[in-house]
Amino acid sequence: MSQITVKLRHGEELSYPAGISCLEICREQEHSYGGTILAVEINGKECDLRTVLLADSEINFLDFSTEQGARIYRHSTSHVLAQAVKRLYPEARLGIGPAIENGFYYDFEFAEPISAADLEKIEKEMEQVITEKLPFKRREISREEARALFQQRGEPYKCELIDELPEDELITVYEQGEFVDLCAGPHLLDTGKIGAFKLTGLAGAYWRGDERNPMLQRIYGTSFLTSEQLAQHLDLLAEAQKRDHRKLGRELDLFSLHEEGPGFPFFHHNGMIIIEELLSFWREQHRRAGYEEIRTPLLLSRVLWEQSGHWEHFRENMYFTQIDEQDYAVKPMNCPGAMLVYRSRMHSYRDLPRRIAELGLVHRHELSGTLHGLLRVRSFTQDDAHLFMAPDQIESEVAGVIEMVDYFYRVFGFNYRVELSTRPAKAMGSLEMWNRAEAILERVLQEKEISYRINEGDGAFYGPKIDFHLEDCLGRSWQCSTIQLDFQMPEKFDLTYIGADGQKHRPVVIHRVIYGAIERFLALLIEQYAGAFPAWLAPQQVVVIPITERQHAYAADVCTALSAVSFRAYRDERNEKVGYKIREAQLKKIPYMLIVGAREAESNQVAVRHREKGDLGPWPLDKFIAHLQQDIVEKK
RNA sequence: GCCGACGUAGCUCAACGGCAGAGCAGCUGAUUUGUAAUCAGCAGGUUACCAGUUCAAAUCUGGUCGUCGGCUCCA
Repeated sequence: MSQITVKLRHGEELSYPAGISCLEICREQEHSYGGTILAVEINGKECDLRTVLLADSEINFLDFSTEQGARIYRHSTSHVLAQAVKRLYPEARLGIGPAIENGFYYDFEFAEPISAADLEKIEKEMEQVITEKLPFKRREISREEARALFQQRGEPYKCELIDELPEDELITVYEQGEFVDLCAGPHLLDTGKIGAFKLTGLAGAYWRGDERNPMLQRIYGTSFLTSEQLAQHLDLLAEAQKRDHRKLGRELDLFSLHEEGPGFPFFHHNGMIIIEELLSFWREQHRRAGYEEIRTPLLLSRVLWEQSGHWEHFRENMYFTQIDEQDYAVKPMNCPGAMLVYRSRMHSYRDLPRRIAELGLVHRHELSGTLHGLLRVRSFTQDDAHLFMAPDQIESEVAGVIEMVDYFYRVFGFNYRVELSTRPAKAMGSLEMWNRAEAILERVLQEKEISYRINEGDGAFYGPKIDFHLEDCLGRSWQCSTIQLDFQMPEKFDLTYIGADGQKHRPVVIHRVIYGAIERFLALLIEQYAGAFPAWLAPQQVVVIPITERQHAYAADVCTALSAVSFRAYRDERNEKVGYKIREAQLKKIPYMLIVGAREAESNQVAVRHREKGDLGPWPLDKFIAHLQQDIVEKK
């Protein structure tokens, strides 16, 4: 038998007889892998460990610490789930069962819908499957054979998948005991390799993500090598939930939501302070960047919305009313208002670009099932702006906005992800225009060396956009900033400017938001800081805590001095022990506590305690004022 | 909108066909306190809402509304 050369990841080259399996190589090399290998990558392709090598190959063993290894491990767990479900509910039909970030799911169609209580029973059966140590057996079969197999097993969804596989696609099935699944693999050696798992949720999911298709039941789960790792993961999730903006919003008295207005948030004084600080920072930056600010009405005539195209393309999301028997709409976007402002006078090419900003409150009828705290609401304030420019100014204006977004997000310490959203099904305007606009956005992203992912068909109806996404405490992604290129509105509103040639020309518009929606941004900010806002945003920056009644007068003086320099300070004169007041201030996440007793009152000092750094000792009041001012300036 | 779950005092939760309860918060009083909870007392409820079953419903059934986790959709 001929020899082949197998190159391992770390460069080592070994000689083996052709036909050796990766599993054999792995066992031979066990000392360096310690028996934790789950699968293997052969010449860059993920494969089962049982795969045999017939020619020279480069191989890379995968364990759970690699992203691929974990994904394969969890994908195999999803097959165990499907097997357990089929044992308990033979009439259940299989959908798909991939690994996802931190876990896996499998979709089923049950004859009778199951409920969350049934998951326990399914978990028990999964444990049984794991105990049986059933080998995952890969089999390549023909399309006809595959079709016959799944038809005979009563799996219409699998048949649909087979029918849609490309002509030349190799079809493989994986078998474990009595269970067979259409699957490209790879998988673990056997079901016994799964150490610890948990089913974490049950939800509806449309077959193939299309709401016209039947809704299947999706079972979510996760798995790890050991039960300790699993427990740690679940702890982490529980920990993350403590940062949930809905919980902190109530605890810190920032906002509330009421049945009387689902999706219409109520902001309390504390929440308003944060919002006002965000807006004043925003206004400062925008003035610096050459923006003007306007405000346009909430209600505008139906005629306007017909002109803008919203009537045709956005009607299901709009609220309507009547005034003097005429139809009016509550604005779902600010753009038409800005168009009217631009059109209210003549423009020279010298005026361009004109950057018109508006903190506009918009209302949209979102589906009831999508509402989510402040992250998905029905009325929100966009920190909007419409940039009117000559065509040759597009790239520099888009670049300028990208830089602004990056600056803002860095101030708050956000990591963001960029997407380029392209032409949707319900688009306005010609294909050429769309291609041109998409190409421009793509070019700017490439020039700025920003990594992005294409989000096919997700553009606005009037143009493609660059979207910036942030993550909430549970890792769910939310679109915040967006930059949209629009050749349509200037056309619809017949916008013009006079060029150097004395002729009328058509300007181009960029719609953009930085925070996105103030409500959503605030929610993400609450979670980002876990409610412990930096001093510049904190609703209360300082609490003065007198130790006994005898220091009340001094505490009042201190408080007055702090208010005089515009700090948000209050004093806690309740008849309680110091420990009690400190504990409460800690829970309210107030940055600084100033404890004043007899010693401080005598020496005109304050004992400074920081919410994270603890007791900082006695300071002269002036030193504290300078220190907090510095925190505020640096936005720490 | 769709699938599943949930809705009890301001908050966190108990009672699961037989008188609706606890802790924290609130109020009153005592205590004058030195870096994460002083003690005692008082008050607080149409058990989301509307029907129904029952001698009796927070509890069982149906509907409505809302919330949560997803799907779809979007800032």
